[in-house]
Amino acid sequence: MTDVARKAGVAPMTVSRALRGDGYVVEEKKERIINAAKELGYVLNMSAGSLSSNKTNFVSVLIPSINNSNFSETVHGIAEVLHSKGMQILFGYTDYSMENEEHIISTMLKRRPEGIILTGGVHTDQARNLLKNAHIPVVEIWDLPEKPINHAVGFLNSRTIEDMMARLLFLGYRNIAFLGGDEGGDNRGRERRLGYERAVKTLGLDKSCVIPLGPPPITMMHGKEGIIRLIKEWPEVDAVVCVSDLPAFGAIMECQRQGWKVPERLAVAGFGDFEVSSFSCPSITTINVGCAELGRNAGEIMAKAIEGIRCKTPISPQIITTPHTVIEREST
Amino acid sequence: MTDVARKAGVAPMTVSRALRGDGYVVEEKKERIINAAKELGYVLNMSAGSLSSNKTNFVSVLIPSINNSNFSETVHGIAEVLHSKGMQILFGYTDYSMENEEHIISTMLKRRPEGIILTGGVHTDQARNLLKNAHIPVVEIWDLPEKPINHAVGFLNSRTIEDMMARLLFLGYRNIAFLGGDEGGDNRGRERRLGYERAVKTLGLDKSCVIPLGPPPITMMHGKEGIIRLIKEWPEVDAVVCVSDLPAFGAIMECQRQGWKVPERLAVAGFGDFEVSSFSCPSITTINVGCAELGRNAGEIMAKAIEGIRCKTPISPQIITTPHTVIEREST
DNA sequence: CTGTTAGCGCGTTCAA
DNA sequence: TTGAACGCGCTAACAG
Repeated sequence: MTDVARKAGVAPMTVSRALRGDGYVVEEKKERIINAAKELGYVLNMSAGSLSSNKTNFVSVLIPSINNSNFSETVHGIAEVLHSKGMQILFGYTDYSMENEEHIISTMLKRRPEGIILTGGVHTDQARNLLKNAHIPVVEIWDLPEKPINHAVGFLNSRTIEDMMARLLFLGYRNIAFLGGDEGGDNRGRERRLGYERAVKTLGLDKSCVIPLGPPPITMMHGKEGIIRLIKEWPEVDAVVCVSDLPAFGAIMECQRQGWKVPERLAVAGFGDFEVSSFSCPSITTINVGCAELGRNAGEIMAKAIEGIRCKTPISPQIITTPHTVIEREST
Repeated sequence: MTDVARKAGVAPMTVSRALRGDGYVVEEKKERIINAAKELGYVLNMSAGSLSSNKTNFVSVLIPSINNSNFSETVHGIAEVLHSKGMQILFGYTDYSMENEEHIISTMLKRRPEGIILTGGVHTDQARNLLKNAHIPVVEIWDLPEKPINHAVGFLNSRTIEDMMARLLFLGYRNIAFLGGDEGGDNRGRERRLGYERAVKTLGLDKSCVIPLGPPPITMMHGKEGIIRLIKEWPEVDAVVCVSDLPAFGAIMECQRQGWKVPERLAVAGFGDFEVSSFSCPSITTINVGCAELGRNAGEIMAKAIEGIRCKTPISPQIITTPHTVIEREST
């Protein structure tokens, strides 16, 4: 920076102001400084800047998996908002494990994010501790937690499945099964399964049947295997709700191979409104949870919360419930 | 850190060594220090650490899109290796745009990554400049560039399609079209299209037909629309190679709706070996490019290159060509 | 194995 | 609108 300053004939402090675009610098000097920097190949050092200003200008976002279009749409929404406010995002992928999450949080915090966005409302005790001590805004997204750490934007997974079940009942199905939703670390899956079980009771169905598919990520393969087990275990089944569109697709394709007509022999519904669901033949009935909008909401809250902290006027905890829609297609 | 040191009855420097796990600290003191840190909720500040040590311990990885299983598998491979060496990764998504890439690079460099991995071999001049001046290892992945900036791991997109074409010819197809591959910023698509056009000549086919699908990302929707245009433009077509599995799937599903049997009326091949291709009914003939292995290779090179720089024994540029395989399935 | 000293490259703060 | 002084929190380097 000193070199640039010398070359432009100003003090280093003026270079700092010009290059960050804050504070007042006469336009003509600014230009000279920017040119000098370019010629020297000078690039600001944010480690030093952050240390001095106590601002890192980035937010951590933790999602279970990089390869899931629901999460990636959410991330798009978050990024859209935060980038527009000049913030950067540092991603972490937890692989659906709370232990990984804890580890990633502790690693992230060393870089002093100004906020952190988590997927899901269940975390290890140590993770909660770390977050508390960090004194930065936390936004939990997707699953609305019982007791949010701070802010939250999401929906009730159980409710989405209950709505789907009601729809299937209305369409005339009576023997409805559920594919997916394990005991283990799969909180979203468990919630959806819970919704299924509640709906079976509420709607007064005679029988229920859950085919667990193991820990996430649940793939097309799981749907293929699951549907075979299902038909064997409960031949009278006339509809099945899957924990996501991926196993729903896998199940439907396997049905085609087996000659089980969808939806005549068996109706199949998914969750998430993935691209494959609208193009699949038959197209797949599913639940859209407005991922992008959810992400934008989370981004807005985070931006405001950070602004609040910087100005020493912290905002109060925000809890937003986002809407979901059952989308009826050919598979039911 | 001073507080932790006081609490543990040591000097701050010893706390630093204990918490980073480098250098020698007597086990008993180390434990005391770690406990003290935990009790005080102390977390290392890497901004300060990086400033002092001139090591940031992270690598930037730029990919076109978060939501593409090919790229995400590659990223998995990279992460596997780099995490095992204790490095972190900072992702950037370019949205298939060189201008975005340039901007992201310049933002990233302010945080002083110790290396940078780019997808594709074509960049803006300014981007190349920035990278040169940064004096850090650069690994270009996926497309093998004509003139690599530094290291490269990838394959020739054109070659993969040529191999697919040869396979289709062997299977008896003669009127083979290509779906996708635009003029614009889509370098990978253009290369694949080039491979198609070369193969048409080399293999002595009578006619060629390219249906461009616009700029990436190319989705299932593009395949659906493209196949309709194709059949209209060239009714005699008996096979079509798609720029990726996504449009291939979209095309096949549309064929089912239209009553065009795949592969009897029309054979369809894709690229990338996405999950949907093996579960689709019919399953889709495609090209597997070993994304995860490619990523691991890139990670290994990066790790060695960084090690080299730290030890002042820089390694020489590495260029690795990774293998690809044509996977024949039901759609041809 | 541990401690001391010095300084990494900026931005805050205040004065001009 | 610009500049000077200072210190952010840590680690390299060296001494013991």
